[in-house]
Amino acid sequence: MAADLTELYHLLFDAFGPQHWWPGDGPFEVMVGAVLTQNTNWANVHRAIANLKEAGLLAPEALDQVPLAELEELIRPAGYFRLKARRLRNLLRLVMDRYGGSLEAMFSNHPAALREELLSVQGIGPETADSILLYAGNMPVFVVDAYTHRVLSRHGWIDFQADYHEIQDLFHSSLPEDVQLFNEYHALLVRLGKDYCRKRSPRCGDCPLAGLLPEGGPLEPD
DNA sequence: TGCCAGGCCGGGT
DNA sequence: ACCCGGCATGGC
Repeated sequence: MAADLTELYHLLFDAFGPQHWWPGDGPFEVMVGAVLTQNTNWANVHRAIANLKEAGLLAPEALDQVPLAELEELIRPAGYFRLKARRLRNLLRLVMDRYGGSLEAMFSNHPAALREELLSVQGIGPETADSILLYAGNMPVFVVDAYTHRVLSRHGWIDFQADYHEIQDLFHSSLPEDVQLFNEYHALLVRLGKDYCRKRSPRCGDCPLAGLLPEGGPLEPD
């Protein structure tokens, strides 16, 4: 690891400015969005959320009462809609049964304990759990995603084999425990990834991080 | 037009 | 312990 993650943050912020992720939609909408956006473009997720909002379903008690088939149709634009309908139901089971539908109660729990509970829900993995903790619960948990891995590994700052927790630990040990910083940092990495660090066709030429690339360009896995 | 998007699970080695 | 296919829609 040769890069300074604090310096990287300032580079990204100077290049892109604030990303305004999940500003004021409310924690429940953020939680729903975190599930719906799994491997899915946000524009599609936005349509699904608009459908739910129009139907008055963006509250735990309301969404919990919707028949599964109806829920599936409402979130269809987000893709994987049968899968995600079940995942939302699974998440609602935790919110309703353990916390009586109160997100305030839920986010009064300790981050590490709540994280374990979220991970025990079928369909909630590390990134979705951490997105909920950070963006809905305002807890200082860094969110790692495919872009984070791709950007860091192509620059030689981590191994290609580095797993989720290794990468998360790196951020946690290198940065102050600051919710706003974690919020903006993850969003900036996604922005960088979308614009310059795509899976197949990276555009390293115009990338704000071009000066940090290894000699010979971006690294690739064995 | 194929490729890609803010993953996760389950089954097979 | 990895590796891989399945899941689905919409934009460029």
